[in-house]
Amino acid sequence: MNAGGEFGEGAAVGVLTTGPLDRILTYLAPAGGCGTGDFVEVPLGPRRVVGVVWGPGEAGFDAARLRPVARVLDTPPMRPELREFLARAAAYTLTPLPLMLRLATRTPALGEPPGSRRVYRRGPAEPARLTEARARVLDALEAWGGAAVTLAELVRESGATASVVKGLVAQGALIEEEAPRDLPYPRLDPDRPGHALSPGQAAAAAALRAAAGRYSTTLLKGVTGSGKTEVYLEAVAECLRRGRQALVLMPEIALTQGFLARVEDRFGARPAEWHSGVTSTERRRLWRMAAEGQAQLVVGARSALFLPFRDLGLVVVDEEHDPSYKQEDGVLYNARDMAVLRASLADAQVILSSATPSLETWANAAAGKYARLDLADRFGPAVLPGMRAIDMRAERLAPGRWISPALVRAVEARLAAGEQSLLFLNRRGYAPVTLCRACGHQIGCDHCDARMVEHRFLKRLVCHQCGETKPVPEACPNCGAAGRLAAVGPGVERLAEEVAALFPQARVRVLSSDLFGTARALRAEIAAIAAGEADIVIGTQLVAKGHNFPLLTLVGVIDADLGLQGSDLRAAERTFQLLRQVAGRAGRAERPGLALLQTFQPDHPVIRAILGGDEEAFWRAEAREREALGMPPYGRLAGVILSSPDLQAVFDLGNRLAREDAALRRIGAQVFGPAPAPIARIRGRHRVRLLVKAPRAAPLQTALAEWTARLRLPANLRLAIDIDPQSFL
DNA sequence: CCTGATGCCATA
DNA sequence: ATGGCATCAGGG
Repeated sequence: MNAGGEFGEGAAVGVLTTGPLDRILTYLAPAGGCGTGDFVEVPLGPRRVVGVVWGPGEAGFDAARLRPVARVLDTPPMRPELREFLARAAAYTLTPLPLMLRLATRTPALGEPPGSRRVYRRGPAEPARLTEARARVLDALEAWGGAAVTLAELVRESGATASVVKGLVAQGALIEEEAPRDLPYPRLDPDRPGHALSPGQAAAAAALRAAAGRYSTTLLKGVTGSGKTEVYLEAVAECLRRGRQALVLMPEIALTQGFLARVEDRFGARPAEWHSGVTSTERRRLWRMAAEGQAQLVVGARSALFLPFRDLGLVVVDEEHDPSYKQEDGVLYNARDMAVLRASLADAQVILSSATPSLETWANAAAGKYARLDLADRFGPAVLPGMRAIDMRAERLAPGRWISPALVRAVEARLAAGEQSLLFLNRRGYAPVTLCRACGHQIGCDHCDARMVEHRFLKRLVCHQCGETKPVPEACPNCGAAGRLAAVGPGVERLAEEVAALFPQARVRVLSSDLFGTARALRAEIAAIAAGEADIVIGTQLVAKGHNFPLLTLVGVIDADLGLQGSDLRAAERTFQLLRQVAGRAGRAERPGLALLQTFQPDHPVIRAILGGDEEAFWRAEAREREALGMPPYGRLAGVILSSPDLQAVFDLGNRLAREDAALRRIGAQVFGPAPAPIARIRGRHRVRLLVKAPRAAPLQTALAEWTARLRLPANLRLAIDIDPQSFL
């Protein structure tokens, strides 16, 4: 497949490996030669590693020590655009290039010749009796446009059982045969009629179509239910018409299911799906098809950014503000920013979609760097809910009670009307703190520094940072006093207890990520709620994601102040986004909704901005604040995380780094810390973080590299650099 | 990230 | 002398 290339047998070639060495290594081209971009296998010490030919070899290297490339893999070469992307992303995030290459080669059996598997296609005979199930199978087959299909796909697409398929084979209506793996995906048809678009949607879709075909970034902003998905699907359609490939990034796998169905509805077939949950066979297939240009549309998690697209024409980042786009361990990168980088190198269009954009994106749009489209009118009859604060300073609450009388009355009214209420509290478990009333000790995790959260449902204490659990002790582990441990503060489980006491006749459902083992169980629960099988829903963060509950008309936010306090740079922004989205849950269908926010600070600018409905005022105020502090996006931040089992050693090194800051002062940057990192201990390793704040135009990466390079790390002390850190607590 | 080489010590 | 283990450099 890749016979030849610019390097003949025996020529010195430079290979970037996925091994640990942060250098381009020189090898001899194998028999038959090789070319830049070829995937190869090379010997490294006693092992063999995968690599990519990056260019000519290093001329001065001792020729006697050169070893030949073991083999050229049977896969399309890596395109210059992806090589450039990896190099630029590595330089930006200060990640060793081999680690970056690993993200782009996380595919099983990359170099193996494709195996074969059993597939089905249409046979000459007609089925004896065309039952409904049989018809569905033949229809599903039709959708592939004559291509052969596996049994699993046929069953999934048709909804019929395997025995129906076998029956059709027996009759000669289907032919069963062995075929190579890595079959193409069913073709998507961009010219199928789409949904009727509202005038606002149609105008936005037209603007996106007009920008297609070259690099540009557009913020697509619209409240929940305004139909952003329909609009960007029109941009996908335009991309497909031009024969290019599209990528839609989603922050969570759970959200892709609904999206897959909408794509099928719009384009007549499902897109390719890429995330940690897909099988290795499917990953291999998708990787190949992306490289060959056969995967027209890929829906995936952030790692899909590293797929070897043949001609990427569009990247959509759905819910662009979502914090899960930031990879927080291993290679530290922000998928939203990397999407913009890759698209600019591929000359592709970018759409950042959100109801509540990040301040970075908002500011880029305000500065004219990004285009901005606002979807103002909601699709359908629903309107945004009314919003009011409940001033908790004026409410009378018994100890251990969290639902104010005003909120109780509102829920009662919904119960009487047969409508649903949602009580939102972003705290999982029963109680966030277990406190000894004898000595004041708070039970913490033995491995991390986090306090352990009581989960009465599991009858255990759980660490939300590392997942460690232990039984709730009888006596205080600190002073030994028995029976004096008290659960302090509310979690959703405790709230459920209070709801059961207040509204004994109501049907209550709790929606919390740890109560559902599988995504399927969670989907089933969401469907049950949407179908009206609950009167009161109690939920965490989960409910802020885009689900539609038509009977829901009241949202009560138990603690709107959560996240407002503390020193987190993005606390205000996060709270704003979350409350906006939760409030968007109410009244999506024909009934108008009401959102009530319980707060002790009704005059806080964030609460006022949410209640006032003037979003732009919120962003302008937040932007002014950040600008005055020189904080992102008006200045730059980087974290340096040091970790070691030895707490003293890690602080000592941190202090030394902080003192020897000449390289940073030269660019006008400041160092803060060392301080315990947001997660102060992971798997027995203590972590401290230094924060570096630099002016916007300063060469931050160069200075950081210089600052940390000459440091030689003691054994088992590790250093990681986090450009644009996201978490501060 | 692995591995093999090196060196220091404890032991026979 | 010899084996065990910890530290370190090299890998093309």
